[in-house]
Amino acid sequence: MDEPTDGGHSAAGHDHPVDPTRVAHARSRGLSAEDAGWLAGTLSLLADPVRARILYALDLVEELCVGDIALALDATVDSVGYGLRLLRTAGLVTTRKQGRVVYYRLAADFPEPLRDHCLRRLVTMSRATGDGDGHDSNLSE
Amino acid sequence: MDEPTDGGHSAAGHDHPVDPTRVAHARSRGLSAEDAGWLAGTLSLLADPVRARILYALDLVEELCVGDIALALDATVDSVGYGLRLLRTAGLVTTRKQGRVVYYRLAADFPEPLRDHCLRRLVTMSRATGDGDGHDSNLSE
DNA sequence: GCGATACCCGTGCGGTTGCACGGGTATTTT
DNA sequence: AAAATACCCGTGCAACCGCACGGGTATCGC
Repeated sequence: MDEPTDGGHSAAGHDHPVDPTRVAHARSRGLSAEDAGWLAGTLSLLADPVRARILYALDLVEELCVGDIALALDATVDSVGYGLRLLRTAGLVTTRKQGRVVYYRLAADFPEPLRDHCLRRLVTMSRATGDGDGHDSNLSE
Repeated sequence: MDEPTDGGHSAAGHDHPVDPTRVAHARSRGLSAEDAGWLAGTLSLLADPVRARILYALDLVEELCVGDIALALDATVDSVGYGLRLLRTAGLVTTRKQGRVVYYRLAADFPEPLRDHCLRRLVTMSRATGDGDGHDSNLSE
């Protein structure tokens, strides 16, 4: 580890920008590393079958408790509980404890574009046409 | 480990649906496991700093070659090449080979809600207000 | 008060993913 | 034609993540 130049193949070897105009444009208006990190972290929370179904279910009905979610999703309580743990930590869902039952609902400051378009529209689209990675578009019984 | 009943903590122990109406509703209109899988797989491609920046840059300018992307992102050619490999496999980007240079651009059938709202709006939001998971909203250059 | 229920939390394991490095191929330049 | 460039592809390593299991705590029924 005595190579002060770079860890591996850096951007070197490309001192000939093929299209300097576009590079400069993308460089100035492109999103920064930290913004990309935040975006990636946020989307990672939706990029999971269990969590996506949880959020979608909570979008349909106002609130649900852990056991009922597991029942509605045919998933284990552990799995749902773990998923909710992450969503809760991220602040995407809020809890309302009544007795020994903990009710979950989407957070009030849940990103609207996420809720409206990323979740609903993409699901609608995936149901309408089975494009993308080549999955078979099975009929929804 | 020969418990034929279940692998672990299944949904058992919760034969008392607290809110049967909502459970049934979420069960019927909820998204299936395969739809959730497709959605998760698609979002996973955006849930990465490098890939998100690549797609965002390609959304700004029409097309770019690999070296120029690495230049605009201050990333290694390897990293960008690897990211493009996944996006290309998923069919989110298309290539146009001219000589020894390979130009990338967003696929024509790139999901519109993804492009318009998931990418742009979320970025705008993250820049405007640093809410959500409690990340510090540092000044953006 | 005591047991049972419903949920939370910490931990270990298996699977997956991202990343860096190697070599290889096609095209352009001299 | 030979060398150099720009990119692709396959592989190994390391880190991360999700999941299952254990135990623990607070609340409700008897």
